Amino acid sequence: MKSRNTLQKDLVLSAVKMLCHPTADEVYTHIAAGHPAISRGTVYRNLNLLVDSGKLRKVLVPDAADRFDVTLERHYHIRCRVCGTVDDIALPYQDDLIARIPDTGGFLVEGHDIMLIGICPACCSHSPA
Amino acid sequence: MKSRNTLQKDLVLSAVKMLCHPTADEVYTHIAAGHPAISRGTVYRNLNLLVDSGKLRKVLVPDAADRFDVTLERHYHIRCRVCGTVDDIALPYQDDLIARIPDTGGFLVEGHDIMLIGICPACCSHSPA
DNA sequence: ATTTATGCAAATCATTTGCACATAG
DNA sequence: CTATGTGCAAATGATTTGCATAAAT
Repeated sequence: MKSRNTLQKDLVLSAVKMLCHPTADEVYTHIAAGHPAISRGTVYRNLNLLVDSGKLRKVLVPDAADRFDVTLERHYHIRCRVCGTVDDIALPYQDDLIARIPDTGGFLVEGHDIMLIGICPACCSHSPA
Repeated sequence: MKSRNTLQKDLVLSAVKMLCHPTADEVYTHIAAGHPAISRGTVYRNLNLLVDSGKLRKVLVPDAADRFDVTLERHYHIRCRVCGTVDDIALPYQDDLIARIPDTGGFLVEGHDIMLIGICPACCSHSPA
């Protein structure tokens, strides 16, 4: 099952690059503005293909739509609890986190993810504390 | 809007206590075995009411059904990537995590969650490495 | 008696999938 | 040519919600 180069795949990849952590629907809306014939199914399929081929990363957001990230190095994200925006956060990768677990309860621990929560700059200024 | 004591609410709370990090559907199935008339809607509503009143915690599992936890203290979870089970993990709470962020990018950082991933004891023994 | 809760079914939201047609290789 | 990709619509899975009825206070 070799992958082909299609216009739609290019559009999806460049939309993610342009939009910064967009949801699949945001990617779809962005592309559909210029290519009204594209379908949501194609956007979802290409997003998954690009993740599988290592050109994108999927950011799993609890209780919200998944987002997509062009940054491939391992890093963490922060989510604005007001508007839902997701952004990269400069927390250094916690290499020793698993070593800090005194008792894994029989689990084989393989990895971790950290999701920070807060308020983004835009929402901070809208409603100053 | 004061909350009432109902049989269904009691059943939901004790099911979560008994099942350890169940999904809403697991709670429903467990209760329905003894009370076939209960509805999923009621289970969901009571789970949310119990979370709002501080008697349960909701564990947001990325790309999977939410789970419910009777442990109220802040702590982290680990998810088995084979069977999907979620359990508490003894990683000490990382109080200084936010302080380790050199640049928040303008975000007001309020909190964090860590989700560990691995293989649970049962799945470890089913397919030994 | 009044107001919240229940059961049911329909609705919602994000995502996936089956299928006939289009197209990249 | 021939397998992979596309558009469309229907299907899926988790969760919520509108509504008439039931039950707690």
